[in-house]
Amino acid sequence: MRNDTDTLTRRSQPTLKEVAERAGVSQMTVSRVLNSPDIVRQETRERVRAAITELNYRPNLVARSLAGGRSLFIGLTYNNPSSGYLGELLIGALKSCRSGGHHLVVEELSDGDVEEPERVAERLREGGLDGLLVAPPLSENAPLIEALRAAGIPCVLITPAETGTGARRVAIDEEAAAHAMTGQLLRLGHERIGFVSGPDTQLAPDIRMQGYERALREAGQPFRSELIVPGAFTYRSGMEATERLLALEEPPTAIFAANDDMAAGVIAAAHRAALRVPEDLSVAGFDDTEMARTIWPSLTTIRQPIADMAACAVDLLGEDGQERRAIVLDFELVERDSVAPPAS
Amino acid sequence: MRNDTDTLTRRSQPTLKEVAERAGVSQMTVSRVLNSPDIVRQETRERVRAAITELNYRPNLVARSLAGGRSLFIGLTYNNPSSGYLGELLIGALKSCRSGGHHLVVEELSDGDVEEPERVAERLREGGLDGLLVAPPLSENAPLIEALRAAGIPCVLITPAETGTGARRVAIDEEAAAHAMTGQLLRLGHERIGFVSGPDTQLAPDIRMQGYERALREAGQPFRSELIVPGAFTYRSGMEATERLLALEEPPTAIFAANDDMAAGVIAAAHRAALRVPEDLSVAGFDDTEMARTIWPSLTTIRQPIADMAACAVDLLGEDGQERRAIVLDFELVERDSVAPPAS
DNA sequence: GTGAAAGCGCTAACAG
DNA sequence: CTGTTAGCGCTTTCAC
Repeated sequence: MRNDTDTLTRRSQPTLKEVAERAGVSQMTVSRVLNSPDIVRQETRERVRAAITELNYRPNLVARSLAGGRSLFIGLTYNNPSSGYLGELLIGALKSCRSGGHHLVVEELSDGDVEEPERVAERLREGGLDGLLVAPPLSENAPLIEALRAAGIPCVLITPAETGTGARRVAIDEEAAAHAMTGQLLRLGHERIGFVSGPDTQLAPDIRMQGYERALREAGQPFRSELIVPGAFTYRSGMEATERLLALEEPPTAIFAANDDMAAGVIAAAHRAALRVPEDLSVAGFDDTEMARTIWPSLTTIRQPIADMAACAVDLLGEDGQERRAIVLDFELVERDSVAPPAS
Repeated sequence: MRNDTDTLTRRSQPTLKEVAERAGVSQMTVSRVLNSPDIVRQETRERVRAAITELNYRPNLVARSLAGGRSLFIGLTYNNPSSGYLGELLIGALKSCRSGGHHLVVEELSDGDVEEPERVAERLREGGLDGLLVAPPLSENAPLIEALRAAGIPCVLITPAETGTGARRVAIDEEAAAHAMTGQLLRLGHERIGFVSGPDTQLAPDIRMQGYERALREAGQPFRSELIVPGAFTYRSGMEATERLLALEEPPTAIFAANDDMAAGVIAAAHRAALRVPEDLSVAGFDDTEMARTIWPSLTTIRQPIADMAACAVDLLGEDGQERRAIVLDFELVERDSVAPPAS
């Protein structure tokens, strides 16, 4: 029932030295072929490359880190993100860490931690972290970011808003994304589009609402405040907002919720009110969480390239700090089954 | 707007040597205090410990790996898990990797890959991986597991079922979990409990159903085949199954779905049928995905300690292979708002 | 119990 | 363009 496949001892991989011997050059030459091929003569390079292939050599990242003295321990801090979001973030960060020879350390912060920025910063500094990725909504917590900078920990924030802390950041243009989604709804012929906002303790809801409002303005639509209702980024609040919206004298033909959880709540409330989605009511969300694909009908929403964002954040941490202050990636409007033209 | 906090160069941490000098001993002694404290004389040990504290020394994991020659590159393969599941898996694996000085490499397999086990196994072997964690439902794919073993890659599967490949595995007892959930429903007074199964290409649905059936049997309930309906582990299939169940002459007062996505679909269908949950219909799920906490009412379900399972799997990979073949962790029955006693 | 020497696999710094 | 010499921070092996 068991064979030697069970045991886990690092199979001795070929080393630089062996490659060098086989190619008849020094270790350094092989190292150069790997790291800066240009400065090696063509012929030598090819000979080395051949040896590498024959031996199926692959560099030992551990040794490389130690010798190069540039192995970074990068922390990923988060407080309460959805686990789906976190998963994608981890995948992206892990990929980039691997290619850069860095190590990823997950650091979950409790709600209590968030209250004491200095203590947290100190703890992280003592943990020997060389840099930190900060996921939303933690990345909007200015006192914490300030404390981290005061403690001398380089940070890259994942956040749509310039928080004024001067820390580098990566994001998508959420205003533009909300604008695009609203534009899409308008183009389909919707004239009354409800908007469900989010908690005003976060920056994202407002940014998204600005995109919504700009699209309406550009389309020459009058501003109707009764179509904008507050939400809390929760499913339940999406349901409640929808009940209010549907009770209006002239209810909307489409509802754009500032996140997917609320959009799912909108659909649930619509169904309870015996409305069909999208025939009687179109629903759009924001984030493309797993729920967007799961529920029925599946949700038209805005997708952020979360894994890519994390990878960029890791790269940014590895840079000198002078080069780039912020990276803005492209979003994607994902059209699924919850949006259609209004019933005529 | 920028300060030196931005730049990311590894701050020079104190080394073993410095600790040794400060404590007036050799490096070796310090190393021993760290790795096998017992063989160092008490007094020496304390002196070394003091020096470590004063200098805030922390061992360099990279150097340790290189010198020890036991840094493992561990792959985590998956095909189509939910990203929430994957996120938790990654967190657990990452933690355990860090303490063991291992490196985690994520390896997503495409649907095409799954068709060609040998190619995948070869690719992974060439990738220089020392071991592999296989997440469900990939872990139920016997041909793939066989190919991996044939290629000499030690595997640990995360799967509830003994697949006959002889690979080591970690899991919870899903039969017992389903039994516990059904028992809870019975205890509340439900006599007609519907069960929504899953795709018969996977092993989990059947295992869960066995727990359900055993609980009924033990409670002396007659077996009613009309209460068991097939599902596909999707939200939509949960809705459809519910429509069938509610159309029965004597509809159930509770529905136990074999996963959370379907349970969410059950709730949606109940609401469309103007039933209240849990007053008119109790609903239970399995997995405790994010959706279970998100939807309204929140879902009573079975929680697997996914992060712990991943951590165990990593530890298992690091072991000799002789010691433990399988690890079974405890599940948790999470009571939320979707279950109540039946209306009398 | 403790220490000295050697080396893990690689790259940095300097030569040639 | 290429090679030589050190040494990253730690553990291993073998002395004492």
